[in-house]
Amino acid sequence: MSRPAQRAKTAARSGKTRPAEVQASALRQTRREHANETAEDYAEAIAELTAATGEARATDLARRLGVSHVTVIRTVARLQRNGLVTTRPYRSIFLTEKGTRLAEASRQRHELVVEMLRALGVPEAVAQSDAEGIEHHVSPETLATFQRFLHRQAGTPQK
Amino acid sequence: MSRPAQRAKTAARSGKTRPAEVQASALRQTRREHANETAEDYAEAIAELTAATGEARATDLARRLGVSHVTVIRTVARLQRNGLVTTRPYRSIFLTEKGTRLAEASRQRHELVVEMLRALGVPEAVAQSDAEGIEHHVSPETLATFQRFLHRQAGTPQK
DNA sequence: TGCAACATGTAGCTCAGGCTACATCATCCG
DNA sequence: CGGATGATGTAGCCTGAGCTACATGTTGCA
Ligand SMILES: [Mn+2]
Ligand SMILES: [Mn+2]
Ligand SMILES: [Mn+2]
Ligand SMILES: [Mn+2]
Repeated sequence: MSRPAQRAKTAARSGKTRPAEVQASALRQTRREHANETAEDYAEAIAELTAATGEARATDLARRLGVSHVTVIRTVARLQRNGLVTTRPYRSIFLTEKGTRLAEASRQRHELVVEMLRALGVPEAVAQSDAEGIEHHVSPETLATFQRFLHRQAGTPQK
Repeated sequence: MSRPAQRAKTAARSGKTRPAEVQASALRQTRREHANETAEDYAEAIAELTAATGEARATDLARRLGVSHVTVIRTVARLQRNGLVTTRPYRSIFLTEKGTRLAEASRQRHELVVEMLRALGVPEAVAQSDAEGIEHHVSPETLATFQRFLHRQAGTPQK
């Protein structure tokens, strides 16, 4: 239990351990993604509700997102501050231009992740559930890779 | 802008929109996974540091996790409350039995996710970064599917 | 041996995202 | 046409996770 102090830094680079900096920046990236996650899920849900029923109301969002209506109202207020939605007291919620773009991108990414999981053999229900978390951590490069993979699959006459 | 009230519920089930309940439970699952995420990443990092340098100190963890040492100290205190680590003031941090099991499971899952991404053609660096977020949202079923896929790949004499 | 340098700890703040309990608003329908 | 009912909003609470600034411990080495 002696104290190696900065000796440790030197010892660390002998193994096959990832460099601290590499891991740190991956974790920072993950935290950034989490910060956008709520906005992405709300935008997607608002777009779906609007398409399906003509409008998105706080109560419907609460049911669909699995949170209380209070949480929805507070979160929607933040999304409005950030320019993603507009809403007036006692009225429904609408996506702005920016919000619509976010919703569309999120929907596409969501679907692609689900398709990818299914293509690998993950059962439908599990794919739906896992995708809801995974989608927010798929970089554009990985997304492009998924797309290539799926196209190749589709084009290849599989036995 | 009339008010359909519960009329909406009926209208919703006409489209191909996911049922609200299904999406709600997927999102609840994702939130549960986020609640374990910090513990998993810390356990993994503590195990790595211990293996590489013989001990895990708060400062090293802070560097590796990309947060301040204060955050590490507070989080480690919580992990101790939850029985994952032991630590004494001004001393290094050790995993308990339970913590060791969590670290090992997390490590395996992390590696499998990276391998899966690489197998699909995602560049190494991107795979490392994306995996850091994705790993926490991969269910046991999906993990098993990944494993089968990778074994099949390895066993198949690819051209 | 003593102290400078580094590690660890504490105080106190911010923000996101949950919640319950209660208050107010809007509207459908009897 | 006036409630009852359901939707929306407010007050006030909690926890996790981050931070800076400052205080205190530890120890290697001059
Ligand atoms: Mn999601
Ligand atoms: Mn989604
Ligand atoms: Mn996540
Ligand atoms: Mn991770």
